[in-house]
Amino acid sequence: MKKLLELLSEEMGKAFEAAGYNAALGRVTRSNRPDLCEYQCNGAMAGAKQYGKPPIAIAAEVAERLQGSSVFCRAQAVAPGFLNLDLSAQYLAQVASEMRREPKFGLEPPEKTKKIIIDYGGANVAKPLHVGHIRSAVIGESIKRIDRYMGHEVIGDVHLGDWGLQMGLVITGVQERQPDLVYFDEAYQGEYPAEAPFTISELEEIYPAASAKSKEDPEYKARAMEATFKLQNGVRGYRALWKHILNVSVADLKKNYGSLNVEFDLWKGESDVHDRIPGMVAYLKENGYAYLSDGALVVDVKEETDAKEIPPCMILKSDGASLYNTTDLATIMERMEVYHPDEIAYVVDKRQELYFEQVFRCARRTKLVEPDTELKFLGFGTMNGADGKPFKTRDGGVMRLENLIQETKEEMYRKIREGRQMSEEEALAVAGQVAVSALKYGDLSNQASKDYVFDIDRFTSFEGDTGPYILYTIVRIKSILNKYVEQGGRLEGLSLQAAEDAGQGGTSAEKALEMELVQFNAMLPAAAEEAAPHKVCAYLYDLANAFNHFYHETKILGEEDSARRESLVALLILTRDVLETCIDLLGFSAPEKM
RNA sequence: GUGUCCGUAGCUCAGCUGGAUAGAGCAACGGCCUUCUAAGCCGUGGGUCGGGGGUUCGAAUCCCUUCGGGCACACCA
Repeated sequence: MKKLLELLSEEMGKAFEAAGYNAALGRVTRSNRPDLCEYQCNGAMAGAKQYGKPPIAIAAEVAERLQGSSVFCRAQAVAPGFLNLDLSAQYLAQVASEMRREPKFGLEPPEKTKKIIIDYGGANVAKPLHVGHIRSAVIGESIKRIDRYMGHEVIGDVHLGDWGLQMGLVITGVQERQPDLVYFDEAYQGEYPAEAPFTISELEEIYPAASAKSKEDPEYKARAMEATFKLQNGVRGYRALWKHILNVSVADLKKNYGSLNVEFDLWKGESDVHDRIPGMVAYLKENGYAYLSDGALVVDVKEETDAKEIPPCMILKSDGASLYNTTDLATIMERMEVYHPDEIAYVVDKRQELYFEQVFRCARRTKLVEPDTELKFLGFGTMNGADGKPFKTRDGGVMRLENLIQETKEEMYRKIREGRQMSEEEALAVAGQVAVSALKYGDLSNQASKDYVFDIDRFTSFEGDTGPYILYTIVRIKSILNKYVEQGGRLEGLSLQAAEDAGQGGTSAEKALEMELVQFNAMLPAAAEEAAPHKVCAYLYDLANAFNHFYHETKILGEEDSARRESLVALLILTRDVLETCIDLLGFSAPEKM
């Protein structure tokens, strides 16, 4: 179904036309002076010069044509040439009713359904997720859900870092601790054990220790590089041990991402494209794209229009080793072959923008991507602490994501126990849901591309523009609906009546709520287009506010007129459904009680 | 140095396809629970939209300039 503002603009355009003016002047927007009117049109001022008439005269002529309109119950020309508009409550109820009937609340499908791969998460094998990983996971997950809801085919890929020197370090670390493991016996021909020789917590100790040691001890580093080399060249024992590292680590990653409702369709990694690299390098050389510069193999990516010189994209280091660019390009190649996506989007730290610009240009120039496949860089800003500097724990360390989530849950549990009567079991479950909403909403309500202050006390607060506030609003609605059903009410077959009048030309809370609701099908395409979950947050907050205001003014279950009571219940259901759809797009959910 | 992003209330942020008195939340202060969850609602105070210039009937929004800050700038990812 069409967006309300489009419908209103069409109606207004007709009036402009009937008065002898260009219909395009009839663009209607939400009023920025809600005390004066609900909607406004500024076309008379825009057209004043063109028609050589004072804007107020044009506005008056147009307003004249709108008298008796079934859409606007008031259209008034006001100095210097504004058209102040109020919507007919019947018309608004009609639009809202249509929204209730239509799938996805009247959201129109996109012109072209795209296949989109979203690369997000940024996890590395054998390294625990820390707070720095939260943004990519949370933002990427939300963009994935929004695009999917729009009707696109979306594939989320975690794209693991599972192949570099870090793996050699871990293997060397394991060998140091357990030198007699069968994996290191190169003469061994038999089957390797099915059980990993370490747990996830041991793995998490091994990596940082090995990494630190390699920085001080060149001999140790050489061993790690050799281990990396053996792994990448298919030495059996090393591959088998690597597989264990991968399995143990991925199981743990799934658990942690899962606690944030983050799910990937693909758990591909750098290792998956290893075998493609020689072929790709040969292709780049043979077609004259790549050349040697200071011993390294590079592809030029600069363009005439560049304001600043863009350095070439490096394919192989001067020692012949591959680097991140190499696997990223090979991954693009593989994705093109396997999925033929219309778009590949990378949700990564914005500091990598130049790097990705190089990779994208290189992929285009060397025809690794089809010309009509879009490569998108969705950079997010740094997460800072309350002091405005990059977020650290109190003792200056890096906080693990797991700990952050756990602490947030505990804080929520404490608050719930304080303020509500609930079984311990239920309180724990609710605390989990509320904690996730606090963390995710706190992150997503900021523009992704900007740096933001991660203030856990603010996010977990029960007051203000927070996830818990949104959940609370939903729980309130559910509570009323439950009571309605208990009292014998039915939730089906309800119809929406025109909202009650506020009198004095003001807008009733009920009407304001409907006005907010019907914006859904305009808000979502904008959020999808701009990859902007914060727009969903802003809408949620406005809608929750509109509801709470309405709730405060309106007795729902106490309403005597049964048709009107049913209409109010229908409005409640629609509000709940839209709110729950929106939080699902952000990647969290609401409990029944809180 | 070059490029790029940002500068809006005490703090954290919206608003930026130009429109009427620049909005929220937090913090401060004051109201509202015999009635559907007060984790709520209503209200008060608080702003040269970094500075300057320009375009326009009209600028936080567009252009130029200047100051301040973040970030990036081939053998890391």
